This record gives sequence, structure tokens and C-alpha cells, in this order.
Amino acid sequence: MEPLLIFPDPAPPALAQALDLAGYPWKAAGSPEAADRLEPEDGWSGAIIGADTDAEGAFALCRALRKRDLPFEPVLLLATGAQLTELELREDLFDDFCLAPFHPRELEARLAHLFWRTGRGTRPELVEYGPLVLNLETYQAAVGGRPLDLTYMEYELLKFLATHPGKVFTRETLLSRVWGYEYYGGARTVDVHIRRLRAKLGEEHANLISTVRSVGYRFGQSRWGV
Amino acid sequence: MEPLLIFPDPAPPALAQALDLAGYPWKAAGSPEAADRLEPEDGWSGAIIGADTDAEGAFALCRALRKRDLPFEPVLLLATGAQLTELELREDLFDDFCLAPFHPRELEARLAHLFWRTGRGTRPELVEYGPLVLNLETYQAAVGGRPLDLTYMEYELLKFLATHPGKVFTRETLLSRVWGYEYYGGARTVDVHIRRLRAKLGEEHANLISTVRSVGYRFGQSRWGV
DNA sequence: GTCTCTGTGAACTGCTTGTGAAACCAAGTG
DNA sequence: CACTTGGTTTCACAAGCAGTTCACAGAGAC
Repeated sequence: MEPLLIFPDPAPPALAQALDLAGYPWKAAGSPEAADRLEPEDGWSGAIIGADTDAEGAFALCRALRKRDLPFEPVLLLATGAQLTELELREDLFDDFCLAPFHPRELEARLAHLFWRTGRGTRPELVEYGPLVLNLETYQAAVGGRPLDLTYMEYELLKFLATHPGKVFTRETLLSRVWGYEYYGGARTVDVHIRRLRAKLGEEHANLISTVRSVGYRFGQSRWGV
Repeated sequence: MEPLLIFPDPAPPALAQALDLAGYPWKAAGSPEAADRLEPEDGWSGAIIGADTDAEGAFALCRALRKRDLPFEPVLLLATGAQLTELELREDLFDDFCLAPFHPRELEARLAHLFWRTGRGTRPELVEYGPLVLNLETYQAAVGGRPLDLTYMEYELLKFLATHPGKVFTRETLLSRVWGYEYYGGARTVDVHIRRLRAKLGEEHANLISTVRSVGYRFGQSRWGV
């Protein structure tokens, strides 16, 4: 995803933190010129302009963005309650606004709605580990760019393992956590599913899942710290 | 100025007072039927739907408003912070939202911006995905240039799927989002409608809707980056 | 009244999944 | 080194389940 343009520079800590947590990449710029310099190849995916500290600079940047022809970036304005009346004459400079100080969840919801409105989808929820990518929304998986055709249980098992990289799970644990019922007697079940997973991962990536003899299985490398 | 439609009925005192102070005329309605009865000659100028007390009723009213052809009213949703995540799949039901409890000035600013925006016709009227085109104004659909003769439910289902490409939906989710009621027992209903859709899409494009075994259905291909 | 749309039950089909058995392997042990 | 033992991988197969398809009936529109 292309980054968001943030004003001012440096970005307010609360804003930076909220964006990082939500998984939006961003770059801060303090002026239209700086924004031009920092602009990525494919343009910005949008902009969040903080008007609460430097209102004049903020509106100047909005104007600069709006002057460009295409592609059009959605602009989200951050403003204090006292600035609300100032917005009246500047409706054309932004697409949505959020009162500062803001709640991270509200910011996230506004970004999502803004992107939806302007025709860009929301970000998919991804689980990534090395070459492996799981898209939780579309139930699809890929390793090294190659899509994997996994069955339901295979996907669930891989998802569980990949969300706990490095950790070793016994067969009993896997049965109860992934399958969801108590352990009866089918420990072979886990083995076979692991085998099918390794087969589909391909020779090259089969070692993503390692066997810990007498214990169980581990996804990815072991963790010595953390 | 035409009045605003308010939900629920009676209107929350804070909302009524804020609108009166700001000079917006309004009428409250507790259901889609009541809204129809109260509707003025020239239609509503917009709607403010409070989802903080009766979420189901609120979304039902939104859906009813969105189903009407023209003229199109901008919808402002009032929601609590806890409801923010629920909005994700309902982006199409509103044009802006305001957290409750709200500050009158923020409400006023959002209304002003909303009217400004919609006065310029920034509403999406076409949904496109690959060979598929849905015209939301005329309720027509076409795939690969060939017009599709869809029934009402088929169109609604396809519209919902096509506005969330790549994402997998369970039958329960589809029932509640497209049909609008809670899941009773008719999961087959979804299957059959999917089947009819695929039949009408034609052999060539039937694969636009894919089955995700043990999960549900997905429209279009996954989104890996964007 | 006639027609289309819509929802539901039921048969059918194919794939997923679990399981036992056999082959295989690594590491002790005499 | 040969043998044993405990664990893991691999294979083949059968049962069950999820999805598809069909047929039909009620509801609602015209």
C-alpha cells in the first residue's frame, strides 16, 4: 500500500502511533515542497493533515494537494473543536475531518470509510512470516509469491502455527486448539495434516515446519529471546 | 429547506435541540414505514440515523433509504465508540458518521460538509469489477458488455459481493447483510441464489464467484497488496 | 387470475478428512 | 556392528460432510 502523507513534520506522536498500530505506512512532510520531494513513485494513497498546531501551513498543504490534477488523494483533516467554524469556508480542502484529540479507533474507522468512498478497498488482514503470507479475509495463502490451494483444515492449522512462530506445540495441543475438541486418540491426524501442508508448501519451503522429536511441531525458527 | 429524517422516534433530546439551534427542520420516524408516511412532497434533504440505541432498526432504515432510486439523501450515522467495528461491513449504508455523545458544533460541521459534498454529486453510481458492471441508479447489470437480467435479490447479493471483492463471507453473514435478518436455518437459500447468479453470469464468468469450502463464498480474486 | 420471484426440502456428488498399517529413521544398547 | 525401541513419515482407503442441483410451493406483483 502506498504511504499516507502526514502533516506536520515531525508527525504528532499520537498520530504516528495510531497509524503504526493500524498498519498504515506513512511519511511526514512539513511543507508542500517537502511533500513533493518525499512523494513515492505511485503517489500518496491519501493525506492526514493536522490543522491543530499550524493551521495556516495545514491549509496551504491542502490547497497544494487539491491543485494537482490526478490522481486525487482523499484528505482527512485533524482539527480542534475551536477550529470547527473555520472549516465552513474551506469545505473544498478536505474530504473528512476528525476532532483532535482523537480516538485511534475513530481515526481508523474514518480512514476505512474514506478509502471505501473513494474506491480503494480497505487493507486486507495479513499474517506474514518470511515467504509465507496468509490473507485472513480471503482465506488465501501464498508462499514465495505462489498461491497455495489449501483445504479448510490445512488453512486453519497453518494459520494457528504461523501466528505463533517459533513455538513448539504438542499434537494434543494442536488437536484442542485447531480442531477444537479434546484429545481422543488420533495423534496421527496431526502428523498427516502436517505432511500435507509440507507437501503443498513445496520442497523449498517445507522446512518452515520443523519436527521436534518426542515433543511436537514448530513453525519457523525458534526464538531465543522474546 | 426540506426537513431531515431522524431516527429513532422520539428523537433524542440532545439531537433535537442541536438541530433546532442550528436551524435545521426535522421529523422523527421509528421505522421505514413511518418514514414513508411522513415524507414531505419534495423528499428528505438528508437523514440522521441514531444507531446507538437500536442498531438493528437503524441499519434497517438505512437500507430502506438506500434502496430508493432517487433523489438520494445523504445519511449521517450516530454511533457509539463500541460500534465502530460494526461499521466496517456497512460502509455503503452511510455517508458520514459522528460518535455519540456528540458535540453540537461537530454535528453541525458534519452536516454542512455533507451537504456541500453531496451537492457536487460525488456519489458512486457504478460498481465495476473486471467484466462486471453494476449501475446502482438504474438497477442494471452487465458482464462483458452483455446485459444481465437479474431479479431483485440476485442484484442485491451481487452488489454486496462486488463491493467487497476478494473477501470471503459466510452464509450467515450474507443472510444478515443482504437479506437483513438474523440467521434462522435457511443456509440453502444462499446456495441457491449463488447458483442462479452463476448461471446468469454464464459459463465464462461463473468463476467470478468462488466457493470456499467450509467457509462461504468469495467474489473475485484476492487482494494481496494494494 | 396468471406470472415471476423466492425460499425450502431432498437427492446426489465429490472432496475432505480421519485412521490404521506399514515403511522409515534416529538413537541407544549389548 | 547388529539389534532394539520409540517415534515419524508415508500410503491407501472408507465414511461423512459440504456443496450443487432439482423440483416444488407460497407469496407477491401485475
